Amino acid sequence: MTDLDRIDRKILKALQADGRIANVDLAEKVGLSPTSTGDRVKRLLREGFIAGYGARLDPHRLGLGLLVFVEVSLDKTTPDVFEKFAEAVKRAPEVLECHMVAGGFDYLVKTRVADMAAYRHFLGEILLALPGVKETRTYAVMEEVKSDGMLPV
Amino acid sequence: MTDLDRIDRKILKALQADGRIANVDLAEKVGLSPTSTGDRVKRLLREGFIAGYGARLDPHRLGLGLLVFVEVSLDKTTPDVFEKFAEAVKRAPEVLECHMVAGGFDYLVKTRVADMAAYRHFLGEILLALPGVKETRTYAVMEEVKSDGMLPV
DNA sequence: GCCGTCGCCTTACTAAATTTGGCATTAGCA
DNA sequence: TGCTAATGCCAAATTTAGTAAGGCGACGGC
Repeated sequence: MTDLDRIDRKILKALQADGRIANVDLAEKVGLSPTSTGDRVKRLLREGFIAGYGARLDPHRLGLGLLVFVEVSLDKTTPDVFEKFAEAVKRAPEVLECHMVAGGFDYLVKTRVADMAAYRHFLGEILLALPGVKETRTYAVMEEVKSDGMLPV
Repeated sequence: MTDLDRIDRKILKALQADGRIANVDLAEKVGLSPTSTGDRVKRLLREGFIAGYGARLDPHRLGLGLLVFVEVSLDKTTPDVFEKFAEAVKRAPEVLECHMVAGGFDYLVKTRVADMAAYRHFLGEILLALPGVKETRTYAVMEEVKSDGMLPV
């Protein structure tokens, strides 16, 4: 129920790289009949290994040329700051990811915006406007060395 | 050639959320005929707005329960450190993302591993073994507040 | 030794994507 | 004005892919 064989892994790898690969092509790639391959894909979905499918959009093509990471520290004297912050962040479309971390600060935020002007606006009007935000440190990305986010299957 | 109308954005949004939606369903959702919708999707692909499709795998289901960010500082006295580091990072399957940033350190690395033991191994045997790595700061993620990475279309 | 389950296969059927052709609108131009 | 080309859309027909049904062989429990 939880362990995958060699073919399952090949399927996951292929689907992660190309979520729209035709079942017959996938079947040939993994060395199984289309029916069996389809059954396995359905099983991998049902058992939660595959959470869904999505189109990969090109941020630069969409005018989102600037990738920025922000370290956020919260004022922990006020109650509910964490919940409030988390809720606000979920609503902000500029925020692609937000993680609560253990270490020198509280949240690591990944955001994509058009340019520095847009980031300035986001930082000043949205992030710093949130109650409880004590301190932020901004790291603009100069080069995306690796950004596919492919899981090792 | 570069600007999208309301329907294009609806298509991108829908495909980003569900890359395998049937063309007829997508057509109904955006209010166009299946043929026109298909034409638009093909155009969005051709013009690079859609970079590709992929299955979203569940890292926890795959035994990758620990998400870690690492800030890496390089020893800039040696030449080629940046290139060498970038190449090595591209080869490491544990590394999901790696960005060169402007600020207090050089690279921000996002990695997923099974647990702390696996991270220790990755840090000691792989990251710190790379030539030119001067200093690292590790931030283990305690809670993934937002991690879909959906672009605002 | 028998029966149930599992994984896989082939065949047949159904549903989807793609292609073709046609219509209306718009823009450029003599 | 009248002609042409380009664009965006649609419906119908064709092709292609997904899905369901049924059968075969291997394995394990009883």
